[in-house]
Amino acid sequence: MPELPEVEQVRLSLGPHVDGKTILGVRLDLPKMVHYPAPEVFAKAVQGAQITRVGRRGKYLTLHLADDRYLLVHLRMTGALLAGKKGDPEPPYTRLAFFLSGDENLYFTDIRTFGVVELLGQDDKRDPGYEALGPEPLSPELTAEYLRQLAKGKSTVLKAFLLDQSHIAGLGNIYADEALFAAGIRPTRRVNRITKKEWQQVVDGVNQVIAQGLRNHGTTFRNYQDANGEMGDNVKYLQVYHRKGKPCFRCGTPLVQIKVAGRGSVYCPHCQK
DNA sequence: TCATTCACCTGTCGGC
DNA sequence: TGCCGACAGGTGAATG
Ligand SMILES: [Zn+2]
Repeated sequence: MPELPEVEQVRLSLGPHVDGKTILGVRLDLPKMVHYPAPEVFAKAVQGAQITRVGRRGKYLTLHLADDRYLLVHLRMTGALLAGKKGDPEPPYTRLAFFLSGDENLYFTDIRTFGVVELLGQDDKRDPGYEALGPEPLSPELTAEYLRQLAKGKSTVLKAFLLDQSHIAGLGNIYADEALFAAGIRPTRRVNRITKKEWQQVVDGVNQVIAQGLRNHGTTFRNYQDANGEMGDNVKYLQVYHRKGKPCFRCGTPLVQIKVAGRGSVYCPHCQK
């Protein structure tokens, strides 16, 4: 259930295991996770390809190949990319296995099986979600003015607006709630009634919580792990997520949980306006 | 066209 | 203890 900081940590931890390695072959235990091309075609097409580097955009990982093609990977809710020594038992819930040159393999594990992989060419605009991604947190493109313009004429609630990956790339349920707490704004506020000053608070809140998540190698609640099977430490620093009924760290008021945009959302009724 | 809800899966937890 | 619904770091399709 990785969001930007978790996916970035996977990218960082995966690189040393796969950079320069050749894909000798694959085993597709759950072919439906291969969205493009058809699984049989995919299996043949990646054989012999050399991985040059691992990239990330929003919650997507890109494994670039020497011939300018790339594997586009989305971990969705419970996906993980794990490196494992040849000869060691494969990790549980392995759905796709990539057999590499060298002494390790790469396993795409996924309890809920929502994860996706595609093999794309450099100019393949085939994944609409990937193509539509908005600016990254912590980038100069993410400004109060950008968000204010984008929200003009929209009637959505702020949290749904933040979760839309075409607005900002990489926010998910945890960091959206945390960013809203940092910004002092309720998840239910209509975006067309957010002031210029508040949009700046949103930008600052998003950047702050994402930077903290990155520093702590992500948030592990239940399943998330990086390519080495390491957990993230950020859970200790969460202010509101999963703290329904507990006292606000800032004011002591019990935190409230409601459903917004179909997701559990926790906020402080005193600190967030 | 836009906003909201549902469906995709598997596992876990709380209430009865 | 056992069952059963609600829920879980996400996202596109279906629906209104
Ligand atoms: Zn408070």
